[in-house]
Amino acid sequence: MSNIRETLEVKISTALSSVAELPDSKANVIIASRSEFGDYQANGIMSVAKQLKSNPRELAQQVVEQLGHDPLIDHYEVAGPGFINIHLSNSWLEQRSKELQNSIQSLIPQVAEPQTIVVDYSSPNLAKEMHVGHLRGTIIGDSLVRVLEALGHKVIRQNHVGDWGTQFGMLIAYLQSLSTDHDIQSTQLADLEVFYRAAKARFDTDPDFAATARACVVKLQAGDTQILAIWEQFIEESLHHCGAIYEKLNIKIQPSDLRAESFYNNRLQGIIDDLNDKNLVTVSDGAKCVFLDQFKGKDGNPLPVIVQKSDGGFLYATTDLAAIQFRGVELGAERVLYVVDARQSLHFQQIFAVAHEAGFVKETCKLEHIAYGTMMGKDGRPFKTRSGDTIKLVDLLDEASRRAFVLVSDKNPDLDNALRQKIAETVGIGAVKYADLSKNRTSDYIFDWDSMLSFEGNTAPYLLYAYARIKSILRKQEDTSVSSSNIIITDNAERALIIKLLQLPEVLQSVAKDYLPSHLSTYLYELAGIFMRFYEACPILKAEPPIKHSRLLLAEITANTLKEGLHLLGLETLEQM
RNA sequence: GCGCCCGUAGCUCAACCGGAUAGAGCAUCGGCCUUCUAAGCCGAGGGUUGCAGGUUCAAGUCCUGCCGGGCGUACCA
Repeated sequence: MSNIRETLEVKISTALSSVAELPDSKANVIIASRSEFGDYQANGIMSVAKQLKSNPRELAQQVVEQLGHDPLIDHYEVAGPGFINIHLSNSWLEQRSKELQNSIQSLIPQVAEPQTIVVDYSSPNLAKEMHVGHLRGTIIGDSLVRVLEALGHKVIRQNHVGDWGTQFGMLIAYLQSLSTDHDIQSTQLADLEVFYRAAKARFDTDPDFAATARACVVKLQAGDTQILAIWEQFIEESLHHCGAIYEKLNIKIQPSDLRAESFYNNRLQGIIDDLNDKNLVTVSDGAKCVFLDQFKGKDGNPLPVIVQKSDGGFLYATTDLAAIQFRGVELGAERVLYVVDARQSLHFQQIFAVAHEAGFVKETCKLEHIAYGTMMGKDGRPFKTRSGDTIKLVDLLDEASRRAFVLVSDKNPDLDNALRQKIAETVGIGAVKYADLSKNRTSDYIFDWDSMLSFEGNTAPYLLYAYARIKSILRKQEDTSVSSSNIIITDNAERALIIKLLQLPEVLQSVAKDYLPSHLSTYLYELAGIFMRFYEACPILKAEPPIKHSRLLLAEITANTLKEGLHLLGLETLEQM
């Protein structure tokens, strides 16, 4: 029994179905909306009463009688127009929470049927350095992966980096034009953003260079060994940049998770052939297209999914189709999640539809676009530098650590420099990640240094502080007999804390169901708040045993839960701040 | 034009898929440190949930129509 809400839902639904003589009646149990309504409430009685044309309060009363005694429940209450308010039993809470003393693993529910889930996230374009546009997908994707894995799914990460296409011709030609010396080339690539801009400028102003660049693309696609070698060098350098970012961000994606666009090159023609065989291809204006009825363009004209350009070139839709097939067939995906910017939603609707139409994956394989909004500056416009350039991710992360260092030094100047630096890094990076994860991913998100690095409100610093504070208390306890003691509820603050702790499973299931890490961050923020209230109301070290021991256990379980929750979001904790 | 997303306190965001009096934080104002980290806690003010209808015992949530915003919409990704 790991999920209280679900347990109650089953119990009360069964009783309701039996009393109402309507199978599959739903009790619709949720956490009580106000504390005076108990711990949980059942909302489903009224709609069933409506169907039965009976009095909802009387029906609720009958359901309560049918439920009888239960160790989990202290008492039920019929309230309002026909709610059942549910009050959990203190002794059950005490017993259940004691089971968490050695490990909180039982708060992480395991799925009954583990699935193979492919998650496509981060996926930067290697032509440029990672910029702020890659931040959300990388962070959100990483957290979802952690949660899905924790629940027992087999998760396969796929970093679908862009390593192919016309701009690489330009970059290769530019690199070649500078020097053929390998070391000098490496130096030139140290700042990819600058390099890209210089190449682009030359491309736009120098016709001869532009011609060379186009020739490079052709040679690259034809497999010219010399050009390929330069391309590989470029990719290697660019991946090195990405790796540095992932390390700073503490992202779990590995080099082995890389499956670059070029990986699919030799499968693209096969995709076209397959579509052809299934009579899905129409040639329109020289381009090979798939037209599906559900997609209409301007003036109601059919909207194509172009899979091969009129010049014979393939597009990202073709690559994505090849990737879907690979994931479904060779990786055995039962679900494929694309953690990608919301602006690409039409693209994904189209290729998902084409993939299913063409039978590239089984009918049962679920393809889902986990869309997220655009990152905005404080002015509500897309987040850019003052001069209008995109902001490099590495610069943003360095600034986060720098700002955090100033704050940490201000709050705790006595700590030695190296320790402050370490704290600043964890706080700074944590702040950037948490600010994003704590908001609903679907809406646009306003990036604001001051609010994310604030130590007040729903922020990483607040949560990390709460954790460090608990650890500080635990370090001060010398009594070793704690583990054998019981948890005893003597105050409402203790009770509220226990209930909150036991609600972690419900939250994790909700994160996995809706792909919303923000549900977890909200939970952690509330947990920290409830702990702080407990901390204010209930002295721990100054209490006498066995209450002292009980409170120490609660503090320890809370710390472990915060740590685990933050870990699932991708945040590291600090023992000291 | 059509499609998708969005509109909640001055600002940033919630609201567990239709439930009881719409909640937090910031900012503003007022309390609490000889007491486990005050990076904290407690309290106050602040709302016609863009507008108008509809469905329902019950609507921020579902349906319709407006208004306002963002994004997308045939050979970029």
